[in-house]
Amino acid sequence: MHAKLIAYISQYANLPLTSEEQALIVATFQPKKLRKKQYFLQEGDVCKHAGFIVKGAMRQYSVDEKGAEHIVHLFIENYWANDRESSTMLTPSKYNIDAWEDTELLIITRAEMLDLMDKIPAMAQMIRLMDERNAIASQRRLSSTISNTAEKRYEEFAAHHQQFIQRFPQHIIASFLGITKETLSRIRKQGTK
Amino acid sequence: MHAKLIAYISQYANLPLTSEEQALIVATFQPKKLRKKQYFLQEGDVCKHAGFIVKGAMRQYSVDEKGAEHIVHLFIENYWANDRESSTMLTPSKYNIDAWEDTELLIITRAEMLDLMDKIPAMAQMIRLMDERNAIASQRRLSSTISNTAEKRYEEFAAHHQQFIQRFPQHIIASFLGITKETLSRIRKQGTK
DNA sequence: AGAAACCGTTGACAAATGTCAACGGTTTTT
DNA sequence: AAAAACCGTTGACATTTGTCAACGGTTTCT
Repeated sequence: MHAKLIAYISQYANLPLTSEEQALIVATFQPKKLRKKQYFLQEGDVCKHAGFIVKGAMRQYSVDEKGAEHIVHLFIENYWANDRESSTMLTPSKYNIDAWEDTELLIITRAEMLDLMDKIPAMAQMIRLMDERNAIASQRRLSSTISNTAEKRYEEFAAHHQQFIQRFPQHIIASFLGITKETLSRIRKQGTK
Repeated sequence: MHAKLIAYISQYANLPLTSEEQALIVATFQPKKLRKKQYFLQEGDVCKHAGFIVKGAMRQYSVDEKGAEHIVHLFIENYWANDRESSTMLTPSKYNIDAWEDTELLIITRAEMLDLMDKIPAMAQMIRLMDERNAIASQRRLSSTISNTAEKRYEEFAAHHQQFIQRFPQHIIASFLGITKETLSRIRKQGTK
């Protein structure tokens, strides 16, 4: 179960992991299974764990006064599920994270992660790289959101995230893009003409 | 001129800087002055420097096919101006960054920054913290953009960023929020009733 | 001092997107 | 096997936001 994580770290750190380091990683990350619809994090709770997704699909969303869900992140294999604001500030989360498919995770607390980053150079490097990529991806998404029409946003997203399109239903994708499912349905219809 | 940067690093790293470290910082960061409207980065160029703003105000924006500007970031004192995607991937930037007021910067290349992070623990720590904060801020902005109406976005922004409201004209704020200046004008009028 | 550029506002209208209700076809649950 | 929940689509209509043109009051440039 930890093999996928080890491979992930080695790949992104571009550094080999010693067998001691690997043992430490295996000892620290705890396996966790979630059935579809189970919560990984609930609004109001402090986010105690980050989770590396070995298998499955999850979503992160807020719920507004009217009960409508607004999806802020989608996760599949090799993604990290986490509410960073809550876990670093130790404040109650504004978001829910739940499993969209049955999901297998490897979870770790913030303190454990800091410890591992200290002891394992490859881990620190991998995290730095993830932060970098994450910052770039956020920037792109933000830029697309404020600059483009719903149609262009969808096309851009579909072009680069085929995986998500296949595994999440349209109303989830629509919410992720900040539009309603009806609007997305009409955009797609028109796009295929 | 470097004093403000030294103070900034000490504050966010929560570690004192030795005088050798301070000397290294002073030797590495180059002062640069920009007159209002001068470019710090132009679309198509690779972003070679990150700039710490000692004094002044800047904006980062893309220009679409119709010539319309879309403002993705606003910067004032104690902010870092940089196109991360371009500077880390070494790709041509999709953005312009220019001075909105006469501005004084301390600039540094990516290679120099990596070197400083290696040699000065406080620098590495400060950067980590900035990444963290940046990630949280991006998340909030994104969440607000996809969940809220233009009116709520403006109110939220105005409540937390009084400084920007005061120093940038309304059409810049509007673009930053992803709406037109006319819409913002109407929102404000209605909001004061 | 005069000209030009910039800025915010307003009106009339157009376009994009949301809301609500309904439907038929799945898939899931019981 | 029946019932319930889920999913995507469509139509009619409402709301939000954008577009274009114009204006008067700055500020900036020369």
